[in-house]
Amino acid sequence: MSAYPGSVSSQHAPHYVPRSTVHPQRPHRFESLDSHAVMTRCRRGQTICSEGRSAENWYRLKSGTAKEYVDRADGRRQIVDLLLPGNFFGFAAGEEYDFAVEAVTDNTVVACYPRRRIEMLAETDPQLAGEITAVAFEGLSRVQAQLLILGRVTAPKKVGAFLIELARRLSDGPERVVLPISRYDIADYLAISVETVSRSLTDLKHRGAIALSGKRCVKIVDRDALDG
Amino acid sequence: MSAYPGSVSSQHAPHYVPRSTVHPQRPHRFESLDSHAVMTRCRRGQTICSEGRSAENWYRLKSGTAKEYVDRADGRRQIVDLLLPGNFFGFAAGEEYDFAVEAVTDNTVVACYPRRRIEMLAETDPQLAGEITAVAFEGLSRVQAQLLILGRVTAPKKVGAFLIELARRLSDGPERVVLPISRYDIADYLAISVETVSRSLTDLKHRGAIALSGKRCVKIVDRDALDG
DNA sequence: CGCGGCATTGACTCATTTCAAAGGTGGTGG
DNA sequence: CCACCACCTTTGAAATGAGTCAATGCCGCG
Repeated sequence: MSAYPGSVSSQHAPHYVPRSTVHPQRPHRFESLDSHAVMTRCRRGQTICSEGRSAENWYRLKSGTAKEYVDRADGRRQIVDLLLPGNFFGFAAGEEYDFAVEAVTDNTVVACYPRRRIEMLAETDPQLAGEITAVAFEGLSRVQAQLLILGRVTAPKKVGAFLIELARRLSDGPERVVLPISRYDIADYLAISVETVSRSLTDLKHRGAIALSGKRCVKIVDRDALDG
Repeated sequence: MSAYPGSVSSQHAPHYVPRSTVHPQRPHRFESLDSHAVMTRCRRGQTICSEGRSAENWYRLKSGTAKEYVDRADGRRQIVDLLLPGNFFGFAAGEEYDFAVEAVTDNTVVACYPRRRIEMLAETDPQLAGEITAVAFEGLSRVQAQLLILGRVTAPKKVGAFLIELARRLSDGPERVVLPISRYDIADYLAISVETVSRSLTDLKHRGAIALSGKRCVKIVDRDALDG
């Protein structure tokens, strides 16, 4: 169980073309602040923010995919949040980021909101203040959901719960999931080894719980068999 | 791996006497709202709020210990947050609580803040709004910390990381931890079986990483051996 | 066409779950 | 006051699951 050696760097990887944005045009929280936001387009593997750096921005993912993670002393990597279009991130309880965030796909676009300025605006804009709180609650929900997935007993159940959660968050339809991340990233998200992720997927396939179309497309056939 | 049959109910259990409150008199966020708060004293096992119920309150633990959890279909219980004095809880992204919260010790006192009223006050009190956000970030940090603990490979390392996290959150001093919860609750927190929790503790003791005084008092002898 | 990243599969080892049993502790009721 | 009972903790043995090491094949990009 370890972060794939090359998952840190970026070059020469087959570029996974992301699905169309999940909520491309839908109005969102902070929309009124888009004039204050700096848009950044990232390439696969590019760092958006680093652990220990001064937490100067809040972020919103506009398109693509990103992962929030820590690298452990033993070389393993733990993903603590998977970021899809519409998700906010970059919250820190203290003055520094506790985690790093990295783009997973090319053409990952993030809106960067200068924290100080937003906080100042919130001082006179109660509605904005409420939206900040709501966004923090959303982040809390995502991590709690991940915690429940990690809490499952066997690896196939973890992978199954992960697929169900993805189906919920994505808009591919309730029975179709296009995996936004590699097996290696799934392993780092679920805190299991890559081999176990792979074996779990083939196991679920053989048991008729899912069907695979290529490497990235999963059809949920028997939902109960996934989280049972 | 399962919630102890009796951990759901409450009666007839040896009453664990909690340590003195962690931050008994220190000023805290929401302090200005204590006039709006309803104080409730709970007995061990008493439910503070239930999953699916309308999320009408935010809470702050004043003394004692509480656990936030979900019961799974297979009978296992996953604790998603361990609540110590000073901690806020009861946040929900939607209109209903996603989790249940239950007192772990007798004489657990919680301050209940009516959510609607607080939100209304926050509309005209930007500082309060900021404190709500800060409290949400604290909750996020706690769950992320738990996620990192669950992400460890072996059970002894999970238990070790749990002890270190407890030592950080408690004020027993950096080398002394008085366990606020039973082995069963630790198991439900770490998503491992009770037997494995017990074995991990004796393992850590034999390896000289910790020393045990009674069942509940742990002295951290070799910190590096715990999270190595 | 070859390289780097990605995915799958096999064999082996070791950790954890599960099932079983025993001892300890503190309330509560007889 | 004592005995019972529910809860808590620990230990053992067997079975299962996951990690590790190793090898192979795939695919896109340069």
